[in-house]
Amino acid sequence: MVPRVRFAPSPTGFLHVGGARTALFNWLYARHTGGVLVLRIEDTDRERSTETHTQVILDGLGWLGISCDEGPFFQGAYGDRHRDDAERLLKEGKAYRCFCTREELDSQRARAEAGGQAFRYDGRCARLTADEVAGRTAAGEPSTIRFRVPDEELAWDDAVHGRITFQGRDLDDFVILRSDDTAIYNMAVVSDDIAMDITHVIRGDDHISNTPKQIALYRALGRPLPVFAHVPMILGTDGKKLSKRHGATAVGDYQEQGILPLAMRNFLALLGWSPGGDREIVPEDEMIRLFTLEGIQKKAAVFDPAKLEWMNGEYISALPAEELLEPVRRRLGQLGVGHEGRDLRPIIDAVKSRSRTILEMAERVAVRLDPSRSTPDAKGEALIKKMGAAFGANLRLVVQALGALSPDGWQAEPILGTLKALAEARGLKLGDVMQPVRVALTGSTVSEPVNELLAVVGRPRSLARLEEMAAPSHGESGAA
RNA sequence: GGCGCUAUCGUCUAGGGGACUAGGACGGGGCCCUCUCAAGGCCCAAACACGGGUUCGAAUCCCGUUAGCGCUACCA
Repeated sequence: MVPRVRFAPSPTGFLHVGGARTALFNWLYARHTGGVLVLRIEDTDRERSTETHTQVILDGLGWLGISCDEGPFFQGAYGDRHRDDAERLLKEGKAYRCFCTREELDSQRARAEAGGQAFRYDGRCARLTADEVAGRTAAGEPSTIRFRVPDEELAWDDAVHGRITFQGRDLDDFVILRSDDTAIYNMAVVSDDIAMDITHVIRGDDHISNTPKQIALYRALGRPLPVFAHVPMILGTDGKKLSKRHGATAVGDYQEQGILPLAMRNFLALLGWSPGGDREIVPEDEMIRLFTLEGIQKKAAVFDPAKLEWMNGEYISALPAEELLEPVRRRLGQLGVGHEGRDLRPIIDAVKSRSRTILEMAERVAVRLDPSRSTPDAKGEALIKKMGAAFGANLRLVVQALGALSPDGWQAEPILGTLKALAEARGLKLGDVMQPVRVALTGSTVSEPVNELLAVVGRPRSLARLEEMAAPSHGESGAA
């Protein structure tokens, strides 16, 4: 039998990194085993579910390269089956009608809590006679259906945690069908997982305490249990549950920040799962080959943006410029930087190994497209100030020397030869020639080798910018 | 409060009774390379929560303690 797994998000918010990772683990498991991944949108909370959120979730999964084999199915479409299952349990005496109102329950709960006691449903409606139930129903009194939790051991061998055991007596009889005839989460999930032949339930470990209830429902419905695998939560840097306070938590945020989907997926996979050994950058086929539920960590993991950025940088460096073209173009568009008729690839090659995000890379590309848009940063200003008159003077020497190069000769190698010869002839340290050029062209004291920078920027723009920056206002008179 | 889950460097982790002087990666620090940075190379600081067992031997198995987290709804 092929494994059938599912990812079942509620469209009540954006695709959270925790949800994305749960989806990823399901996907990896399906691909590893040759199984099927079903996508089920749990939209039964009409109040909070929106179509926009559904679309965002679908987009996020697509962006990460997580492909589903079946669905999306919408849980809201299966209300009749949920109700039928609940009523079947009622008919078989495994559940009962409860006429307690929400108000009564709430006040009982409040009273219990005020007294420092745990609230337990007292099961009063479980003791109603058939006549009483018929009478109150006929009188139009609203009621829910409550599941009679059996007093027995509710245990399973969790694929990541091992044996987990609950006792039925510790659980309240819980509502499975609301007074408006819609199913409560645990009922809907079990009904759907059964109907969809789900064999492995891989989900967040905040569902561990729902599992005994669901197991009881499976038993009552006479169906075999799936394998449960509860994956740990993802925490913020402060060790608290990841939330808005931690900044970016939705996968869309990372897309915005210039993170590549492959890097995001690699990073997420290694958060709570390890292929064993010392592997960090794991290509897709390897990831699929090595993935096992047993390799999943039991402990919650802290989401470390610094490591994500490092990994993203690794992916950027390894990718050919060709594949970086699209994201960079998109970002340049956002920045309002035109690049018609320019070949971006050599520029991307020049900056990619020094960039950790697409955003960083696009900004550097923009400056190389048009150096006049650069402004000296703090270190750049410091260099200008420190060199004083020599800054402009050396730039003028450079302009003079490089001006002798023909447009055809404007290549990295001849440029380097020219600059070295200049330094030697004038008795200057190479750095005193190179650094002013670097600052003039990029505003920064950090870049690819200066000769490559000049080659990438091109002859006319380079010479124009160097002359501009050689003007007295940038040199001897100090910063403006 | 009850029930449950978890516990190795700051962070992600390797580790399944002896190969542990506890390994790798991110981040931090230093050196080399060098026109700067990145990369690369070399090096440094940094952890088995605590207490009891079991065993010839425990990071690893058991029990407690502590701490963190989750659930305890006519939410999902």
